[in-house]
Amino acid sequence: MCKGTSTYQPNRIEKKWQNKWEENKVFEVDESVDKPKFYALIEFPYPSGQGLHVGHPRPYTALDVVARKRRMQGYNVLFPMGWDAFGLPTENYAIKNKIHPEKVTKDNVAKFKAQMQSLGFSFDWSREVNTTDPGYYKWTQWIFLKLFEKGLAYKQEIPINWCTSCKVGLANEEVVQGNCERCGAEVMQKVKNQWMLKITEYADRLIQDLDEVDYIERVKTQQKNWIGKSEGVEISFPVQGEEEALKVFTTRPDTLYGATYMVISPEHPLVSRMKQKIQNYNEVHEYQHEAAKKSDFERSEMIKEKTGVELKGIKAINPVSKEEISIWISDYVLMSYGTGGIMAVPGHDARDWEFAKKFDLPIKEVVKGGDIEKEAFVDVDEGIMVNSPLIDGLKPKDGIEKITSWLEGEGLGERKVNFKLRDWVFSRQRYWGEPIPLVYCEECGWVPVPEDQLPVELPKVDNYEPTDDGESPLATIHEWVNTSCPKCGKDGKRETDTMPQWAGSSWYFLRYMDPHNDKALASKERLDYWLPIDWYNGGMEHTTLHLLYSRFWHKFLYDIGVVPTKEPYQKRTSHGMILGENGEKMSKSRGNVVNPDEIVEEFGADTLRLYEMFIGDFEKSVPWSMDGVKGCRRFLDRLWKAQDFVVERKGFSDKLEVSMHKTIKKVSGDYERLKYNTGIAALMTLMNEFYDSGEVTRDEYLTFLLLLNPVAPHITEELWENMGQAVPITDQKWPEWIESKTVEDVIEIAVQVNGRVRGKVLVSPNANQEEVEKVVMDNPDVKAYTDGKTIVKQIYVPGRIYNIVVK
RNA sequence: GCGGGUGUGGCGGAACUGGCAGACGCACUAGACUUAGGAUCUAGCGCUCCGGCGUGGGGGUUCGAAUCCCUUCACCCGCACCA
Repeated sequence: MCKGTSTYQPNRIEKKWQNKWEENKVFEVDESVDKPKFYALIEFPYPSGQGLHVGHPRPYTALDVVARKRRMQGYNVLFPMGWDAFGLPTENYAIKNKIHPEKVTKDNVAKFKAQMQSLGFSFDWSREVNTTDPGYYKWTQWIFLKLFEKGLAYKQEIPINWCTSCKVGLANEEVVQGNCERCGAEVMQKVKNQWMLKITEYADRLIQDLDEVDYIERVKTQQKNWIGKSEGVEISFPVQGEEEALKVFTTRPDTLYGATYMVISPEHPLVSRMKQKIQNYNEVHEYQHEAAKKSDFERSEMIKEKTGVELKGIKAINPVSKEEISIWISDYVLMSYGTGGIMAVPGHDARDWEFAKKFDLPIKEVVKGGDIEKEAFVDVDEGIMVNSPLIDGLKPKDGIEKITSWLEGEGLGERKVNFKLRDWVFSRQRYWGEPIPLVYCEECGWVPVPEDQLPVELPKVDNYEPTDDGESPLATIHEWVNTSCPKCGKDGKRETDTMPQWAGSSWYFLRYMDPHNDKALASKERLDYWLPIDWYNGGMEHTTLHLLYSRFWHKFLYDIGVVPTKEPYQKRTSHGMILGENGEKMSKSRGNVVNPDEIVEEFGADTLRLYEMFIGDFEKSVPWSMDGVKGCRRFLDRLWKAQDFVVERKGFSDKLEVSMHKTIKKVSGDYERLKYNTGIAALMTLMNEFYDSGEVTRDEYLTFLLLLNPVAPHITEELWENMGQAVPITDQKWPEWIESKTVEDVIEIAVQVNGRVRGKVLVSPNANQEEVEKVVMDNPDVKAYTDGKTIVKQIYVPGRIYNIVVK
């Protein structure tokens, strides 16, 4: 053992241990061992050109800590990493710099991987996956074909953002305030026939099965609200001179008598159907045109003034009051929700009220309880029905029930469940995505490419710019597009749209289980062994899209017998963002990005890992601080130096015994509860005690190394070796604590008089109230406040506080 | 607008189930060591008129509130083709 001569130099030891782990395949997983399994997963990154920033390692380190700890606790741990590499930025970069996206991806992945390896994560790199690898996307395409076979993929006319000047379809992100991000020209909504996936068919189950999984609460609520299940009634309003009634969905049928006009969305088919009868058709058409420029998001923003146009010349009939009411179009009603039309009840709906005020439409009170002159009265739990002959005098809740039954009886309405969730638009008119493996044949329609011909590989081309008419770049490659129908052998054309990036990330966790399998996306044995994922951590921003999409695919795979579980993830947690030092989101444009390489270079990977775990509440966003990094390095320096005062004695010393057991307990729990910051704080406190004590026993020091190892694996391995122990430390057992030894013999209790702390007393933790009272009443500090007063009440909370109420 | 979340010292944060607010770290101040210090060590560190006051603001429940209730303000994230 060399003592007192060395200083801590991370760059000398980190590479050494990383190499050892790799040579000895320390983190490679073997399914055949007889241990309980633990599958820890973090979201695989999109390998962007900028490389990692310090935000990436936060969740990676967190689950690395858990994975390393679980290995020491005897679990067979799978902790994999891969690349979500299809996507827009790579494609745009490729176009701009004339480098093939495949090459761009390869370079970016290499960069990301080198950076990750320098941080010492315990990933099983032998299971690395890449969504752009044909061996991988073969199975993405295979899943799509299964969805297609089961009727869950269909084509529909859906608007895309269309830049009139660049003549390309734009992603929402590329549209800035209605204009094209690149050229500034106006963006229009252009309708295209696109592939859709019926996620709505799974809406109910996606809500229901949340009960069976252990997700943090905010993820569950956000998913439920995104799916947005609401039960209501679809009511038919007869339109004069029209056979077909106008259907609307409402959750408030009780207010039906108060429906004084109707509003339909600008795209509603009624408009063109009744073109002849609409007297002001030009005005209406103009409005439709303006509305087509806006996205649903812009349209539902309420800050703006309500706009709309009346369809003059046509009227609807309120089915209960029989009143003739006007019909309007307005962009605050969306075609994508419900029936694309609403009955407007200005007295009891805030948006309708605003609209009615603006256009001077009648406002009728049907629920008494508010002042509808001032604002809409929307409360369902208060009030009483009025001006509604069928349900007068009822509470709104009962009114809903009664009128719904009545409407059903009359054939005017039908109970209906509506979801906010919309089907998934699955087509992209882009190059850098998985080709959709379908062929269109004049005779046979859309025909799947046979399974043995998968993958349908992306053709290697020089030009991957979109075409002028909005078709995918693949459409120009005639030798690829033109093929024969797999069914009848006649001429056929391939689908040229590609899949969205979400496709590859919807099932990647399955591939990690069996990444090299060419017979199936993963073998049944492996799927049975590893599913469900025990712990999945990712960003809150993925809660409503990626997390929902992947649950949907998983449920589908369950239905067709491919996977053994209904849900992919048993547990889901979420980390907060790391912000720049100025407290703003880290971004290239803000110039506040911190590159982990610099931190590793200057302070070492262990310091970076430690800092990221110590920086603050794991679930909240937090600004980066260079000073904080220094503090963590200081702690590791102190740990290094502490080896000099290790004494050759077995077991824990009397002085430190309670602290040791307490810390083992605290750290063991905190690593599992996302409380990395307090776990590390406990280790810092213990280190301070080591220094105060001036000596530590060998067992105390070794235990400390074990506890810190998941967070700072390199330095602890090195010190472990310095102590003459067999390496790697990863083969060691996680320390255990003895509950009875976590408590001191004598504890300090605060004594309050009338709720204010006036003194402190020392008592045994097991003392009862009478025993404590004796000590308390003898205490001079307390006496000063109780003498001459009447004691009204005394409360003792064992081990916490003693409160005396005096008068 | 809709949905979700967050507010505690100069800063990041801690506080079990309603029980001593500010653990731990940073910054800062003073001292020691030193040719030197962005190193290390020691001590101090919410505010204060020294009575008290303090967890975004106001009100309430309670012996006792950062924690529960009502109300209000501010900020952050997502909104379906960014990933």
